Amino acid sequence: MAYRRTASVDARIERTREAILRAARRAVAEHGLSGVGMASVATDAGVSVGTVYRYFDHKTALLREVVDDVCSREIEVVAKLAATPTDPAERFVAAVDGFAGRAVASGRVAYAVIAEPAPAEVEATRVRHRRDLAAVFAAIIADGVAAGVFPEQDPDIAATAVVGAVSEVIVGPLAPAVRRPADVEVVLAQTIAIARRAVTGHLDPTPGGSR
Amino acid sequence: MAYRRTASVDARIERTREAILRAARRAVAEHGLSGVGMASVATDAGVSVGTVYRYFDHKTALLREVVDDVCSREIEVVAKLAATPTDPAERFVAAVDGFAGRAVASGRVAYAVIAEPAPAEVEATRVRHRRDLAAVFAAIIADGVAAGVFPEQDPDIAATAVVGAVSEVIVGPLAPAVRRPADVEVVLAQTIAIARRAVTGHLDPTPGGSR
DNA sequence: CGAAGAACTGAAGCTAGATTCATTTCTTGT
DNA sequence: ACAAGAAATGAATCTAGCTTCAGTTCTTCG
Repeated sequence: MAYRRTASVDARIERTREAILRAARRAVAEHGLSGVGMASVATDAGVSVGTVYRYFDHKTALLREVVDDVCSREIEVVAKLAATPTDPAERFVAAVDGFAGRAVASGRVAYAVIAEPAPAEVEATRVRHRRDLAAVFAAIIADGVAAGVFPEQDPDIAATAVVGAVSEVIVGPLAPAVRRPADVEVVLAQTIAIARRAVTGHLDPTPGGSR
Repeated sequence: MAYRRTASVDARIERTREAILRAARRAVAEHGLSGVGMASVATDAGVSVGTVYRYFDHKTALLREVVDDVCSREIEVVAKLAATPTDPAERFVAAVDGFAGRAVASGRVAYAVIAEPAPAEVEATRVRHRRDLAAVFAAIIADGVAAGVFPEQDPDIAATAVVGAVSEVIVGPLAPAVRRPADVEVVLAQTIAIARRAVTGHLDPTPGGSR
């Protein structure tokens, strides 16, 4: 016995693992899930292909972890916003704002992990997270309906529609326009206004009665 | 000179071309754009691989034509629905209903041509069509806003959101549920209701004033 | 320093699937 | 029936990208 893994090696290994994940996230951000190549991830992370395989069994395992990381973080943030003890309409707006704002800021990543189809195994993870995200919205909507401040509606369907609407606006055909920083605010404001009208039935930002 | 292409050959060639396109559409419907294989398309169309290449330069060219066909037809139908000379709210509902209803009925094709990422060249076609579709909605919305019957809003953004919301509901995580025929009506009705509230600001199907 | 055990390397192997093309089969006009 | 021109065939080729693994380098400890 002349070798035992020591703290400094552990640290390096951890750093390498992070570097690989960071490179993979960057690749996803730039080319989408399907545009990630093991070779370029390796180069980008400053290691060899073989090393990537030492840390992740398959390409799929790597992608799964990227999706898992990004989604968990996003959903957690949105869920936190949705948990504030104000009335449903405000919570809903806060959640939409959080989701949309972060999606814009994150560039293509958000799209890739929320919307882009992927190999079966990754897809499963992705769908699970997407459902979780929609569930956050659905919970708020259900509250609002129960409290009688939102019009009668199916919370799951409404939540799904909201997720779709926001994703489309952020990553869809308008995306290039959204990149112009000056327009970001406008697009976000419009998107929130639309979602609010759809779900709360209120025309104005300030809730209270019916309109 | 002992051979000149005759009408019967022309007809056969046309039939073969159609058979290939039909096979490709079927493949897209079953496995998505990325699941289309030249070999299986050939087999399915009852010709050899080489023949497929006689009719289409690349796989990409084949896919482009499939996307083109399907999208044009869909958009045309929706545009027609949107052109009826009734008031904006009714036209909007008709258009959403048409789009969503046909998307549900078409199964996976709709998803593939509306949402699925694809090689650059195909992507360009797909994005163009998606923009066209959104434009149909945007025109109605602009009319409604101009007439003062819809709340103030950016028609392009609103239209994009509507397309996203509908696509997500139809092809997203809820899709499996949508397949149960009993639920289709419910999902469609809910989707339309949400879109109506979002765009028209009216809670009720019957327009007139503000609510 | 030397041996033992890990970790790293990157060229080679493998695979799936698109694409080609020499050969064969069909069509037509004499 | 035959020659000429098209069209169809499908096995062979090519290619991109994941995956492996024999050899090399690094770490640790006696």
